[in-house]
Amino acid sequence: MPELPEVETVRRTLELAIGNEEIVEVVENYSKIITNDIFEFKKSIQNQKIHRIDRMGKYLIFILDTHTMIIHLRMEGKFFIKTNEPVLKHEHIVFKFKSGRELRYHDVRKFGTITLLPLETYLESYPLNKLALEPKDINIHKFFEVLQKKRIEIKAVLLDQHIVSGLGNIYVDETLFLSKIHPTRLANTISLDEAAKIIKSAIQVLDKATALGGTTIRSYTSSLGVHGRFQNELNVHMRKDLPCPICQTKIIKMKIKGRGTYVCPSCQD
DNA sequence: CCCGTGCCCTGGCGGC
DNA sequence: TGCCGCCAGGGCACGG
Repeated sequence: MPELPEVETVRRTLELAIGNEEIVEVVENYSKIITNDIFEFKKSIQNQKIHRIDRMGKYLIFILDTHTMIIHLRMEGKFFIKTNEPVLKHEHIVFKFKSGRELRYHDVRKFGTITLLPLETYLESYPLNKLALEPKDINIHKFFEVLQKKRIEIKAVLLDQHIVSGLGNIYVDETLFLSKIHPTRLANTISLDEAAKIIKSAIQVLDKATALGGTTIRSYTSSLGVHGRFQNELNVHMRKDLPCPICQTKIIKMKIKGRGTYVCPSCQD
């Protein structure tokens, strides 16, 4: 489940690998990934050069000549670069370059999305126009004001990309552990100091994970040969029944908003 | 507006 | 060994 650190790792790798490539053709084997009309998409993207790859929250943004391609990997989306190899079952979209190389979008669950938007308006268009700032850019006082109006669990708030972007299930669990706050605490009971602690912890977790190339939990394949190393640094996530690194209490697993959630019942309250 | 639920998908796994 | 049914979850549509 790529979150900010994994998406940033993919962004860096892709920019080095395919910056300056020119797209000559797109072949779709499962067109629902592309949210535009497929005919319009193919027409607009033809002969566009990849100038730069940006990222906002969990979205990758390919900067082309006149358009941008906004990509969300959702649960299992990943990219591979290949030349003259048979197309595999889950390689749904193939971008063919002038050089002969191909960028292939691979996604077993088919949850990912690719959207082409004009360069002039993409920031003001859906989906980026709805996206909140990342933890490093969040204003604590504004964040605290939002929390005070929310009568839902703090974990649900941190997963909401319209409130703060970049965090997903893994890094919310880790952020709340560092903050010593229980994920079921209602948002409107969080104090200003605690709100500040949450943002500070989120920045710390995301920075460290990004430096380590993200987290690789499902290791059967990795995008572009990138293996993250943050899984070795996880304090609570995926550690049910293992001892808390601070107090040795057994980590418990619970469900919040349908998400598997890991908590130290002693450190977090 | 606010919040909860169901849906999209398929491989992997537990149970028998 | 094989098959069935359920689980994983980010973000959105929908409904109360």
